[in-house]
Amino acid sequence: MTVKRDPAQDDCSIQRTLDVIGDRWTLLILRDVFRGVRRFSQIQSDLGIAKNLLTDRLAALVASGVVEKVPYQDRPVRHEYRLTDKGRALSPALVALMRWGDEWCGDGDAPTELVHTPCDTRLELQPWCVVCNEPVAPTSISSRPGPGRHLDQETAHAAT
Amino acid sequence: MTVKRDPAQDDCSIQRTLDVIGDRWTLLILRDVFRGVRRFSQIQSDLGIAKNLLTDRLAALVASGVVEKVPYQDRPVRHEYRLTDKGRALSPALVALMRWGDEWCGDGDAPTELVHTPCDTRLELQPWCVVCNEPVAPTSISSRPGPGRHLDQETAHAAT
DNA sequence: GGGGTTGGTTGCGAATCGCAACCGACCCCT
DNA sequence: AGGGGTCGGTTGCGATTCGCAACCAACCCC
Repeated sequence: MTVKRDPAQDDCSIQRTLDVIGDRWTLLILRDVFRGVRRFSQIQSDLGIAKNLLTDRLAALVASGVVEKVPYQDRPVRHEYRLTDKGRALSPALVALMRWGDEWCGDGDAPTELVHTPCDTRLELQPWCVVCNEPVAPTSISSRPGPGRHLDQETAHAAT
Repeated sequence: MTVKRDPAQDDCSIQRTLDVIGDRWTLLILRDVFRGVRRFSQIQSDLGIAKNLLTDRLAALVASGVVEKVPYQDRPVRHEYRLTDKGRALSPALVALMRWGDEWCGDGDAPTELVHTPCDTRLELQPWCVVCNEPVAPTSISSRPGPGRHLDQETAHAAT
């Protein structure tokens, strides 16, 4: 699962993220868990993933603290996989990926839309600057070295 | 690249998204392109990816319209890979994944932080409801079948 | 002509995947 | 007690994909 990489790349959060969830199945598994599909056999039949792979992926997710395995009944003991706080924090990323698929990969119509429950409006996801109180266009994002280490260049995030 | 899947899953935008970018290298390549690393050899040495794989991935990205190959000089003709609108639209997703890695996968300190250029503040990414004008917690997101087809259930997106 | 750079292609061994078969713990039913 | 079913796996094996190294072709400059 881990990609052999240039040591300089250890500093990239996207790299670190993909080490955890950057596998062909893992995000789909997490999508299921978000949707309430939490049991081994449910996920397996929903995704059509091979059981050995599902075993591996779930174990890796538990090991990295994204989901936890909790019993939901005794006699017989059965477990389900639940999101931890770390896992729940992936929600924005999943929403963003889903919205992108809606808009750019489908026939234009969203097969499922996300709704902000309190006001019942369809949810868009956009970077939002709380200071300026406005949406953030890719072209007005730049990056700079953060508190974590190293000599990086200041680079535009999305110049053309 | 394409996962064999239950026909019912064709309707999932996350599935469709992952068919395009859900590979171990593709998002890293796109991260580089966002950062301004756009030439074959630059990407190759930056990521340490094998050249044949990079060739494949770039061709796939061009085929799916996420990046385009444009000449940046004649004599000799050299090309670079640039984001299309479709590719630029992935920005929120990349930002979300990066922020998650910052917060949950590192030593706590972001190696690189994203900045909203106009106001020079660090960028957070959160689903934001434009109607309520407030951030959206995972627990107040639900999903419903959209205009695109099929019989889905109304399910909570992130009930614990 | 020689050497360098860019952007590839080809071939091959090694790792990973997908599928099918099997398993063991536990339940219920007769 | 025995038979059958479900859940959550494990094991083994052929097929696919990956990673690496070697080679290559076009073009530049000296």
